[in-house]
Amino acid sequence: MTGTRSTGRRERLRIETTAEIKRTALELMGSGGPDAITLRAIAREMGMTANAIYGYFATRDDLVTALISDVYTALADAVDAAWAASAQDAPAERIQAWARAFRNWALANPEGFRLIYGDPVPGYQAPAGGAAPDAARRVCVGIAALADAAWGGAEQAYGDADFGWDDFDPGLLDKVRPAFPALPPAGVALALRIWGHLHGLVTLEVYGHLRAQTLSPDKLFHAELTHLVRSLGLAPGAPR
Amino acid sequence: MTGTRSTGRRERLRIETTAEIKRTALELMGSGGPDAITLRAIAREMGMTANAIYGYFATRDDLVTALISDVYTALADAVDAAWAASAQDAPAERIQAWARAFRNWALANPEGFRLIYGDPVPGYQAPAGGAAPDAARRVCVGIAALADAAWGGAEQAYGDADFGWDDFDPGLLDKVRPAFPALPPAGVALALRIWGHLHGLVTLEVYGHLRAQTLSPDKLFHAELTHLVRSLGLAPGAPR
DNA sequence: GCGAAAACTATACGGCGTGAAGTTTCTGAA
DNA sequence: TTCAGAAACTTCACGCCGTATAGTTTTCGC
Repeated sequence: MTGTRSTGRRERLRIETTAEIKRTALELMGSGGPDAITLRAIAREMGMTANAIYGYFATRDDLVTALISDVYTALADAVDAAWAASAQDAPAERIQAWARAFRNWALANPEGFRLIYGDPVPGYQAPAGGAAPDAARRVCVGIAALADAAWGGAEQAYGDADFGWDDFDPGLLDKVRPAFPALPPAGVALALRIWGHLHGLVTLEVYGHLRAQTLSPDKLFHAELTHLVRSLGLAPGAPR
Repeated sequence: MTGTRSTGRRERLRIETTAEIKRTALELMGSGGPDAITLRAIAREMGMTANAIYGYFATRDDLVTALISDVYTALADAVDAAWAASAQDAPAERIQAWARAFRNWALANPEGFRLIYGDPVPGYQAPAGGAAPDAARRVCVGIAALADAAWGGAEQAYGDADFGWDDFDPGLLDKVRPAFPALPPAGVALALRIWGHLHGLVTLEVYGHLRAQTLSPDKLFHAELTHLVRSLGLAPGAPR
């Protein structure tokens, strides 16, 4: 009768307000870009004083950090879901599904994409640890899954460079090696190379640099994706 | 005795001051990131009032636009020079030289790179025309030269996608088609694909996303570059 | 019912871009 | 040589921002 018992009313309100602050910040970002995330604007929107937000986030950067974590997690969820939803025995289609999910998410959430991968907000400096690096790592592990799925056919084209385990961040390897024991260092390198490859096309498109040159970035991306899959020794799956 | 006659003393001072403002802005950016570009800081550094800058740039965005033009032109100069300095009859080495110049410039001028390709400064929105798009186009034309040089061997791997001239911006084609008459639409697409490909790796590295995962982004880049050259049907040249 | 803690407001400071108005300095012609 | 006018620059002002400090209200646990 008195609502949830496990968490007090106060705590519940606190959680709700925290969520509302973040939601409002994301709305502002969506309509006015990353610079629209100002404590005062958020407070105005919520009918409170700017300083009240300090009860929830110690500083504006902390809020931005929380937003990045949330947004990055959403991206990781999206690509992981696309990967999980694709047929396990069709590596080419899985990779294409992953890449399309990455690009589609970026195009659907351009402000979020800039928040994650660009200069998010004036003067913001990412903290060392936290949830955002975790999400980044999740994305990397996701790409490692791509590399692992394709390694059989890709080894010939990508296995010649002499990578060693000490070329990579231990924190990444802690996640990758147990998950993909058969993947050698060059395979991890392949994962990062794929990431960079796709990232570049998507970044240019999201930031508008590509749109100034071509009218069909979509075609460009899919051509390059098909090429990548072939390059990995796989037969490209059906488009779309 | 009275100095240059073609331009008055006043005009000369004006040009010098304009240059000093831009130089100071670039210094501030170099030491404090793109957000350090504030009219007040520049003025402080130069011993004037912030409003005095309004005599030279109508608004802060105009100053940023001018900086982007300058920096973008410097990048275009750097890659063009590397291209011109490499042997004309060794397309693989030319491409590698171009790509290395691109990456090296980005790593040497990370702040400039973010200024060009990132969210440069809070709220800044690029104007439609001007020198910056020209420099961007110059870079694109430079990559088109790569594609043109490699098209003979690359056509097999990159020529299947059905691109037409109407997939591209007319302004780009105005520059590219006269310079490379033999290059078909798919070749122009290849240029943009190469651009995106390299851009991604460099962007991740400059923004620190890659460094969180690998300790040798250099190795990664060169492995990918070698792969790219091979993929273009060329034999990679000597490293470094 | 009450004391403490949590949530929130009020006020203030320095920094930002920028507009309006005033002041100094230079220039070119009478 | 003088002097109007333009150019360069300063001063003052406004409203924005993040945020520190202090004070006020609301709510919870006993």
